[in-house]
Amino acid sequence: MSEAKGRHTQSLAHRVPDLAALELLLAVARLGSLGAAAREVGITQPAASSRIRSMERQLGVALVDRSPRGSRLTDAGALVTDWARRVVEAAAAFDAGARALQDRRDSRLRVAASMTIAEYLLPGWLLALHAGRPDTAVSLLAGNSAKVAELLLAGEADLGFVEGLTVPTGLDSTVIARDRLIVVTAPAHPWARRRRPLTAAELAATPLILRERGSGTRQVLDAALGGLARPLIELSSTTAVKASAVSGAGPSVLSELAVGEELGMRRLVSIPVEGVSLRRDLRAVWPTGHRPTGPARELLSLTRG
Amino acid sequence: MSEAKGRHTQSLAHRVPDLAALELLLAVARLGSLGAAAREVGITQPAASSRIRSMERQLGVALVDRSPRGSRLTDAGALVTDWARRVVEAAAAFDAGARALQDRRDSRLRVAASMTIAEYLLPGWLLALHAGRPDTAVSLLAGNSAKVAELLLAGEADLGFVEGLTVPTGLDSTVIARDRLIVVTAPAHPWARRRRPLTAAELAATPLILRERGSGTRQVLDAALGGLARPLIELSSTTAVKASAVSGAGPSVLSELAVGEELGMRRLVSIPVEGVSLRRDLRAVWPTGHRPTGPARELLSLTRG
DNA sequence: TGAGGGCATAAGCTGGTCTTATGAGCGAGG
DNA sequence: CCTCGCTCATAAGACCAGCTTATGCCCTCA
Repeated sequence: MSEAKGRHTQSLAHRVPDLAALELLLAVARLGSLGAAAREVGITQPAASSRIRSMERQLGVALVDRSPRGSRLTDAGALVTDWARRVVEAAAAFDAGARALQDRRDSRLRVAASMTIAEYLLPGWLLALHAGRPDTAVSLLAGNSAKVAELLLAGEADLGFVEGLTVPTGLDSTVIARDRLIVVTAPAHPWARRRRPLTAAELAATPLILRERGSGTRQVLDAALGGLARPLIELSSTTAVKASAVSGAGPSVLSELAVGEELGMRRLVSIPVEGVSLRRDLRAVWPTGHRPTGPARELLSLTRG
Repeated sequence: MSEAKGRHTQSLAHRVPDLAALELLLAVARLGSLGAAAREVGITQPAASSRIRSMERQLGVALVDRSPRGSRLTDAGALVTDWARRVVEAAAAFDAGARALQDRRDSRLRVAASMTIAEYLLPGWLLALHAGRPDTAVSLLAGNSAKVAELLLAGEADLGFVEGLTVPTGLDSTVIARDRLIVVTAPAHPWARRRRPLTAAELAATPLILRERGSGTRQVLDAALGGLARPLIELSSTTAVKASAVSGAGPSVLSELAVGEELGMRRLVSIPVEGVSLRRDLRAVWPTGHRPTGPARELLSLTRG
């Protein structure tokens, strides 16, 4: 089924300028001059000139108006630049996350986080931290709640993040955000056309695409439904569950963190439910008594609205 | 001030694998084999092997466990893959938008949209449309409400999208979403520490970073405040306004569409306001009587929740 | 035990992108 | 009025990353 994507369509990488080109474009937009932008990104002016030109050729659109006293974006260029900014921001988040995965050695701040938080929230926090304290090296260990607790109690992590119903013993915590599980289906599913909210009973009676028992998400759902959730398929990663739901295999229940983009792009739609509370707390945790200090405190303060 | 970013830090492009590598990684994750992934992205197995290996070297983390019967992601690899997926999705949105900018000629569907909608929503819709109808060529023209109306009435566009208080005469419309303007400041601003919502009077009395008069956003704000909004600075693009607000120049009022990511990364914080309605409708529009048909109807149906 | 899938290594080619060197347009100031 | 300083464009050559083809080894399954 995912075969069906036309093979004549060349891969994205061939149609989208590379990151260096996009960064250059952002620099041109900000500085108003090819030469200045070139300087900022550390290349020569002719290289910048040629890169922008080839980007324009690739996209088939004029991006900048050149003049003897500078360059300004065209209307299309402004639009392209805004789209480019998103790509660069996603890349920056990737970079922040990747750096945290590797440093592990001399890091000043060692963070342990649940998968969901590591996946969706932590890169943003790391970027913010980096903006404020550029020299704070952070290392990241991801695992379930038990693993996070273990690392903290063994002194191998300074600050943890978990999402679940209970706080592991031996840890103090503070709620940093609330997450909500939502029922989602592919847009073609009959539920997407319902007028009325789903009832708890209907939800409990319907086989769902779910994470395995023991995952934070499943725990919350089981508790909310009184242990009754019926699996249609059980998968071991949020990503696999999403992919399955998007492909129309059936309804699923997922964290709103996980499906934000899919909802925006209408690959999934959210189905209102009544009579069930699918909220859960996201918490920062640390060993009882050892309040976070230094970089840990810094990071913690970034996570609170 | 943006000078301060250490120059020793090489550009993102040097630290983040390129799109082709990220797509390859996603394919490996999905297919469970380097060779199969190589085939899917149209390169040979040794090339894939080498690319993944150099990505691991670059990131300093093992991403896949190779075995004689396939390759599976490591824990770190799974995390990296999820972050990579976001970059690729942003690139796909970029691509969808860029294609619409260029096609202009033989397009089956010609869309005219306000800047805000073209910037934040349309790429997602185009991706969804492309998923359902891969062969629909779309062209995009961006402009303000008046321009959109003009294009529609001249028969140069089939479907329009505007955000504003009024529907241009001669057009029928349907509300596809509601947008909300929110007051934002840099996290360091005193307002970010307030306990109580801002009052309308306080907002009206404070000089704000704003778009120029005549922009959709400014219109709504002026109307909500009774024409009283005081500009601290007036800028001509949403992006410039955001950048200025992020840098701490002062409070601003922006569409929640525009600041979603900044809020998530805590570069900006949202300040609650009471006593003002800053909602506005986003509408699809078309010439009176000419209900959208064909691809236009298709696209329209994607935009409604 | 041989076939087939998996991955790694080596050698050579190719193409894109950088650099340096240069030229030409426009504006501000002596 | 001319020259300096900024802008961008072009040309020629060097360089390097990544590809392909050609192998080889390992493991599993029939």
